[in-house]
Amino acid sequence: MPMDLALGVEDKMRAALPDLTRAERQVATHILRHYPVAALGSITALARAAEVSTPTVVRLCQKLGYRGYPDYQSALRGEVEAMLESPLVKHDRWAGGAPDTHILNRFADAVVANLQATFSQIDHADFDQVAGLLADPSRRIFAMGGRITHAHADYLVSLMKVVRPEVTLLSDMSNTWPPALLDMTPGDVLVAFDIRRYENSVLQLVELAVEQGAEVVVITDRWVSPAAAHARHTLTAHIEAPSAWDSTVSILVLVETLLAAVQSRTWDATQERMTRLETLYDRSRFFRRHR
Amino acid sequence: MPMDLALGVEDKMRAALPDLTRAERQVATHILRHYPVAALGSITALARAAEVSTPTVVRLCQKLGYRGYPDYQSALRGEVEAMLESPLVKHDRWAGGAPDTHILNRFADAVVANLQATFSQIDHADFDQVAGLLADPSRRIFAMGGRITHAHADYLVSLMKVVRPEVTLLSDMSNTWPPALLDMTPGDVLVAFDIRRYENSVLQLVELAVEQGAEVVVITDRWVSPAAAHARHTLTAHIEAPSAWDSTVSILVLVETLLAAVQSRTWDATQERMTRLETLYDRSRFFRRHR
DNA sequence: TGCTTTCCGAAATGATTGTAACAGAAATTG
DNA sequence: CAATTTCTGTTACAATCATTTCGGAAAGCA
Repeated sequence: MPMDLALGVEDKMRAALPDLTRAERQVATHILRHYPVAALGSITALARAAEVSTPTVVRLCQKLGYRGYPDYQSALRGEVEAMLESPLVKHDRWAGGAPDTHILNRFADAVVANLQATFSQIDHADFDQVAGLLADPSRRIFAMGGRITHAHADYLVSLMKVVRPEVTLLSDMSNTWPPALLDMTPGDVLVAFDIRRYENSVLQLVELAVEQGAEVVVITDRWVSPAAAHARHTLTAHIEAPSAWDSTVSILVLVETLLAAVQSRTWDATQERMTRLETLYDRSRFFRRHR
Repeated sequence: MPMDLALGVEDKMRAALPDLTRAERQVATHILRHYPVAALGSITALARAAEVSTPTVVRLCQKLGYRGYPDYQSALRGEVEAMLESPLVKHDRWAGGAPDTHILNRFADAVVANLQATFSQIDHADFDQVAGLLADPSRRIFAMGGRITHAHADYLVSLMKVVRPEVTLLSDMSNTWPPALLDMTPGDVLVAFDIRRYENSVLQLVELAVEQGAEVVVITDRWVSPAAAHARHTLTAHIEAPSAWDSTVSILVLVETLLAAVQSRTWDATQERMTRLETLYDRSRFFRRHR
């Protein structure tokens, strides 16, 4: 009994590829190259696009084990449905049987939805401006987060420090603020993370920073932190999750994308800096070489 | 001049929904409910599934601004192509025109690919066991990360502390270890984050913890940290990114999913704990109420 | 080279599709 | 309640589609 029935259409085609004739393979590779949209239309269109005759397409379908082109096509539509339904976790469809109930899959779905919502909403120009601010060596960078987002501020700072100097993490202990604020001059940049429930400490620091003439970038959720009122730029992220808390994944993605953008803008300076850092780390014997 | 031409098919349908007749709306909602696969087949199949006549479908298509069903369908196929090509960034197709070259989109694509790879590879049973360990109130939890992953360990600890007691972050300053190790008894759990380049300090701590009889969970990248050799459980994540560094997004997703799993396992105890924490925060006036 | 086998597309055919025209039903209006 | 408009399905028909048939081209073999 052939196992093919359980396989996806794509795999089946790939597997059959060696046993096909020249024209048939021409069709198959064309479909695979534009999978699966190429085979969603009529057989005529597909044949013309693949530069073969329609009977060839029919023969291919039958060779793959389908009754004809419509049969093949409906199998393909089923595949499309599966691909579209959940971008991730396509593998668990057969393993679990039940509609994805495992927390891993539910969470993954939520995360992807958040990313989708977040990224379709971000204004590219705005993002670029923020990246420009952070890449400007004449500005000092400060970052702070709330109870939950403190880790993200930490992450931003520790990686940004590799790219450029003058990056400071402001802890949420407010006694560390005054000295930092003392150094803050007009043009400096404060990146403030604040998601619900919005914290007074963040708002206060933002207000103080604005008074010092700093450019404030607020990264918040879609209900928008009150601190955003004072901010020059606001980046909003979607954070819904099937749990008691929110998911800050899209915030991390924003941070990493900002880092990548800054790094690419300052590549010359960064590169030299990074290699220097590497040798320092090597010499301090903290790292083990990856074989 | 109607802006409809630039809109996606789905949006267009939703927008037109109020202006449709009963039978037309029946078709439209059916399509939207099973979007877009329902309308990828023949008009006859669609009409039967939506329980209307075929001319109704035709009239709907024309009302939406298409010349007929085939025209509508080909527009739909274009949409499918876009959806499949990149799960995110559906919005930039018309804004940019050029093939998505903006760092936001490239990064988003990479992240989704990482999530896909990570989640299709995780063993659910293994994951559940880790969640079980972390949810066990009789075990103490310790966490540590490397230079980059320190923020993730921090995040795990600060949120886990809400759910349960006895959670400790081990900083990467090794002078904080001995007192922690002193408390570590057989059965306790150490969660160690270690991605390339793998750090000696993590490896050392893991070895020490194993000697104390602790259960070690290593969260690493797909090249697998040497520390994993000593671990009871290993969760691997994909971290490739279009930048000079890696993207730790999938690691954060793992962390958050673990948190969600633990929280749902200990919901009774957690809930009481969380409400207590809320009142404490309220009383300390650190937060501003979200209106 | 001749013979066979395999492969491929033009042509023919039946089936299905998508659409226009029409007519009855339903809703709306005066 | 009749008149009118709007909506919807049945019917009919042209267009397209998918498939089978068949002849010739290409490749393999003696």
